[in-house]
Amino acid sequence: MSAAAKEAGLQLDGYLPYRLSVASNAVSGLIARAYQDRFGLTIPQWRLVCVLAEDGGLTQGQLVARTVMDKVTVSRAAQGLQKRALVARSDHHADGRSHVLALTDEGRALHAEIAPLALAYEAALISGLSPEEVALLKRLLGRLQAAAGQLAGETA
Amino acid sequence: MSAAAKEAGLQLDGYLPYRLSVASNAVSGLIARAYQDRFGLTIPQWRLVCVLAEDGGLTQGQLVARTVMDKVTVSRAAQGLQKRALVARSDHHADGRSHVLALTDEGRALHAEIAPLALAYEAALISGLSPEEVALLKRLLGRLQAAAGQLAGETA
DNA sequence: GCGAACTCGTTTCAGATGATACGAACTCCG
DNA sequence: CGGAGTTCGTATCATCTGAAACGAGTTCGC
Repeated sequence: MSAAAKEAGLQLDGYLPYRLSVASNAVSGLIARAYQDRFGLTIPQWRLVCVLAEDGGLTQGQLVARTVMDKVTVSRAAQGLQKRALVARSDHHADGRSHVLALTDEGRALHAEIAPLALAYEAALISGLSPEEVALLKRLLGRLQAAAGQLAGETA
Repeated sequence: MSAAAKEAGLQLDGYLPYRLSVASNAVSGLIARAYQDRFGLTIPQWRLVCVLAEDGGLTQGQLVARTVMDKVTVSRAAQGLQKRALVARSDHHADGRSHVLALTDEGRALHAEIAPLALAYEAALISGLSPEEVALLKRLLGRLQAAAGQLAGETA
């Protein structure tokens, strides 16, 4: 009774979007739990901390672009971080609507504490893969993302 | 000001869990919109249809295992499909708690209609990749998923 | 047999998500 | 100036998600 589907060439196990989703959920769930349990950070919050550690002094709009998250998500994550005094907001010098976000000393300290853990998780995940395989994987993921974006744009 | 982060070796852009999540969201979003708009199916519903087309006559517990989804998600997806008469439930011959799900003729027809679209999306996404690259990608995704599962189990 | 412990599936509830609407501030022109 | 149109960020709402509680059915041990 499964013969028909096999002829059709569509099996869920081999379907790339499915495989991608399952793998991503497994990894995200693992990481999310780790950050939540140990530092009380959500993934959006962690992303902001990470980007602000790389380049401080960004507006929320810039953070939206850098993190590929919704502006509502960024807004809420920023509020949470501000409440915990991990980021500071200062008025934008030239635009009264906008605020400039940067890590506080406390925020920087937290980032310094989490970063090794984050890298350890990544290392554990890719253990057993060669550096070439990892590089290729990242390149392929980028391609998929770009292709999806283009297709979404065409349909819209 | 970004020097410190670069020394630390942690940049969001190159962080694999981030890349994986972004790529997966882009692809899932695209697919979800397509199924929703054209057939009124959610992704969980589509997964059930797909698995039931491969192997009909499964219980929800078996579907949970095959689709890597929560039992609550499967329950709701099954209800939705039943309301639209795309799947039929019959009592399990040996277990009164359990029901056996199978596609109706209508469900099979819908599957036959969607499958080509699903394959076309996959083909569009991987256009530009060689078959070897696609095979490797799937293998690597499987490895990541397995590694994440193992790490989650260890921590629990 | 018969009660304790377990499993299947549903319901309920709290938290997260993103589309939409909105207020405030800015830009552009006439 | 001053009003139309745009952009930044927030608030609201409808939806989705999974953890936990639950009722019904089954299995096991005595």
